[in-house]
Amino acid sequence: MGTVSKALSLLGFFSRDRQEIGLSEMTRLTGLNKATVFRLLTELAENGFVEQVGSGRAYRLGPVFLRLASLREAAVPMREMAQQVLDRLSAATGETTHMSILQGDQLCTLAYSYSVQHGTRVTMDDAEVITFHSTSSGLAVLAHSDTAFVTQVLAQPLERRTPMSVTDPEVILGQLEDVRRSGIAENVSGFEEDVHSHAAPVFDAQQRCYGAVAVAAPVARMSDALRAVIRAEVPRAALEMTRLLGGFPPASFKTKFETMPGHAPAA
Amino acid sequence: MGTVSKALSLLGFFSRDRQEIGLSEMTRLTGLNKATVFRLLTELAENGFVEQVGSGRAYRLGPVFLRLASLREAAVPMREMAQQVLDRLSAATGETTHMSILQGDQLCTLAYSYSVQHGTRVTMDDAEVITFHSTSSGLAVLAHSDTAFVTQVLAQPLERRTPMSVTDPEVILGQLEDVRRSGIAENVSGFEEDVHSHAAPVFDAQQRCYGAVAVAAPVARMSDALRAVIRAEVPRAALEMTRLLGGFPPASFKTKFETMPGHAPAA
DNA sequence: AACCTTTGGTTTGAATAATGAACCGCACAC
DNA sequence: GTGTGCGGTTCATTATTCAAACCAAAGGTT
Repeated sequence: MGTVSKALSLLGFFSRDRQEIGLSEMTRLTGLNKATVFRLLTELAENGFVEQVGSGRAYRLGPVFLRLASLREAAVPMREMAQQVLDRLSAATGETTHMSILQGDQLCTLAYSYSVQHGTRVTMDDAEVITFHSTSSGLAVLAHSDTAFVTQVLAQPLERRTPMSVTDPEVILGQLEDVRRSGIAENVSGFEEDVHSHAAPVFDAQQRCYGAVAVAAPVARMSDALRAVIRAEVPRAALEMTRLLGGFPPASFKTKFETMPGHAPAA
Repeated sequence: MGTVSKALSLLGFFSRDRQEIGLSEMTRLTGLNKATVFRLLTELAENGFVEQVGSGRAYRLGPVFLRLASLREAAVPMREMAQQVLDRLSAATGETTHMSILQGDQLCTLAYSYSVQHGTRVTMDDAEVITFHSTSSGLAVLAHSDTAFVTQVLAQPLERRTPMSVTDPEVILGQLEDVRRSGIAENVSGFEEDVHSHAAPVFDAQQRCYGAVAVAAPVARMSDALRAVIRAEVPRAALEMTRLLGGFPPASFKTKFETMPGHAPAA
């Protein structure tokens, strides 16, 4: 791994729960040398990628990201497009919808949309990193990724987020088969309690799966009728997203689902 | 300059007008070796900081910035706070308002707000880099920066954006004196034609000036009455911004303006 | 007050990575 | 077919990283 990758990996440790990180903590997290981490952080700070919080010594993300995110969105209005699709999907299903995309070997939330139809809803965090093994989005992506990536993900320790989380790699591999067969991933309370979610994959121009569109409903509200609506709408939205972002599904996926009327998969 | 700084400086060349940059172009822009630039870009790409556009070989900013900008905004809701202040300032003045902040040695637009009061208005670009010498915001920041930075900025070639642009360093130094005396920077048609702008400085917790709040009106609409309103409101908004973002003005600035009723400066 | 631990930051030669000039294959223009 | 510019690659030289110390300061405990 090169110097730049090391420096950039530092940034990956910031999260919603870890907005400020000290030098020592960072050395522990990265496993790099303290002197190196210090130099990297100093260099990042010189360029505005991190900054030291007022009084103390801890580092946090710098202001350049506001500018660079603006420019990224100007070049590729991914988030804006995702928002439109999700808003429609939320309206159609009456539930919370979200889209997640692969960033390196992490899956994070790109955008989400709430429905005003019900008083209760599943709530989302912006830019949250979600697990592969215990979310419908994660399973949807894994099911359409190459086996090398799948084995790499499943080889790592799989967090038991809730009592309902499935953490046995063998069982998960079986689930992926189902996902490929139906075109839809489903998960109940694996990531957050009382959340029943469905997801469908989104592909890029090289026909690689790099994200998923999902609908998340409270378990209590999941009925046969709602489930039917979601299973009809999620693949439609995912395909629309794929098209909007300039990608298209691989032949294997396309022939199975896309040629059907309304793109609805067999239940 | 270290490896990381070189890599990060590459990102600085992307802009609204330059969303995609090829390898050769990048080597020319940076002055670095082509092999080095290639390696840096490859490493940036591995981490999602740049990506290669579908068919060709040109690079553009990657998707990680959406995530990191979200996290930055979660840690320091600068943009959100700025938006609130600007919305009020636009309502009070009936004109377009914006805030710009220093990023390294560049001044870029952080946020802006339009007023619905008039059919015509000055329009803004998101994340635009603006010049120091031909904008009121730039002059406001320079006027409250240390002389080393001012001489560095004025030593570089000063672009003549419009026929009205002032590009003589001596004249600009004189303008800065006026800005310090009045607490407000003013510029007519220096950056864009037919735009009359006023700006006031924003300070951080170390009492360093790192940005400015500005009101930009069409030249044709600038009356004595409007000018009086703007010169009353801009410093007020700038001070509010300073406070909101956890900073405070240096003693020299504070004693001159802040102790006055309504924080309005002497005309 | 004395002691211990942890923090951010700095210094050292041996190991490891980055650098720069030349080079390759390719497309396109003439 | 020859010249030019492109993205990408090679390899000896050169700069950076590593590990293991160290320092000063802050906070906690006794």
